[in-house]
Amino acid sequence: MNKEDLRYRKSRDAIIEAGIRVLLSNPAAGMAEIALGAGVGRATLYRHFATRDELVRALTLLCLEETDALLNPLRETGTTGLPAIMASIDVLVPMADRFCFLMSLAAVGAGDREVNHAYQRQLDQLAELIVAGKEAGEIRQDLATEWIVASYDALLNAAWHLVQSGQMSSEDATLYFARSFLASVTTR
Amino acid sequence: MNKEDLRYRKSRDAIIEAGIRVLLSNPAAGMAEIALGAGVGRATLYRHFATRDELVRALTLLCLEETDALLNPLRETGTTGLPAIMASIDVLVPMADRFCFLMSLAAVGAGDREVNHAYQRQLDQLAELIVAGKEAGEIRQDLATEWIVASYDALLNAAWHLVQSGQMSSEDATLYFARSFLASVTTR
DNA sequence: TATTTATGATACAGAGATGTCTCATAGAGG
DNA sequence: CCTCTATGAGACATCTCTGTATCATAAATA
Repeated sequence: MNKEDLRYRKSRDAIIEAGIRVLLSNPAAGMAEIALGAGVGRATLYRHFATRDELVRALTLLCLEETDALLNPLRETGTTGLPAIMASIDVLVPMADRFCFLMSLAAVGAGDREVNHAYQRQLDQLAELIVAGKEAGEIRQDLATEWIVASYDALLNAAWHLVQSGQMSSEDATLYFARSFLASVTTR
Repeated sequence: MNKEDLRYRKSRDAIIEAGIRVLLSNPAAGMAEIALGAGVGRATLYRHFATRDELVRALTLLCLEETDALLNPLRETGTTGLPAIMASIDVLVPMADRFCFLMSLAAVGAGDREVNHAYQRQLDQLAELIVAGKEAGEIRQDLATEWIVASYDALLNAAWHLVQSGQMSSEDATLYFARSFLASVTTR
């Protein structure tokens, strides 16, 4: 299993893409269903990921890394508070499937300690932005920070599902998400 | 199996309560896990519900009925638009587990045609209130009705999960939900 | 109290999923 | 063009879950 081999990379990419897609639409999907979705043989799936748990774990870590990779540059600009949160919306919606994959696992309580910890760190960073926004007077203080974090997640999830089911364009979903989130947390 | 028998009703109640609770925390739970949660034998579970699908279907219909039973009196008061929606929040949060059970099934796309249709009817009724609120000038018109419906569901779901995980009291969750939803849809 | 019956425990067969293994082949790399 | 190897197909044992059936018992009803 040479990681440089074109065939290897092609299979692996297909498995990862299909893994997230299939498991999001049916969290109880088996290895056969995932392999079918990826267009590879079941044996090949097992060659890349020895067990189902290992596959789910790898997908989860990948989603975490991709989310980090998009949010870190944003943080390095020095923006904080509400503007940073609004910017993160535009960044996250196009890759909301990655974020929702993490959420759906967190809901079931799956994911081992390490994964949950890393996911929690993402939420904590959002919480920091909210606290900064409150201190700057951009964000109303009569909403608990935990609630704002939870509602941000929930709305991102809702936006992605609307797009996924074909009920709404990605642009519209982003717009509505930004509008209603902004209105709900802004100091009036 | 006499439906008047005290033992029968006791088992059935325990199964229904545990079914919703267990399946919400683990949608892939088996009959054994549900029976354990209900404190009844697995055989008894099968005597009440011949198959797992039948159990899920019965639980779903029950949740639909209970939600209807709480919302219909509200509708009969003649309230409509935003006030009706805000009133529904207070009514739904205490029984959010029922509503979230429906949502979690809809997400997976489970539920047969009849159930999905009945669930959709609930969403349509919410949409009607939103349209009325828009016409009355209470609700901003630059948010698509579908988005408002989806965000209402998402926030109710988020509120319930916060309460369920012990991170927040039911009263606080209701308050925050009402506050941020109101702010996000109100005409400014 | 006597009778009826819903229940719990248990065994069982069948279906499906997991994970292992082998072998022929197509296709990438040299 | 030749070699190497990742792949696909399929057989296989194992495990879990489902759904059925039986039987002794406890508890509700009459």
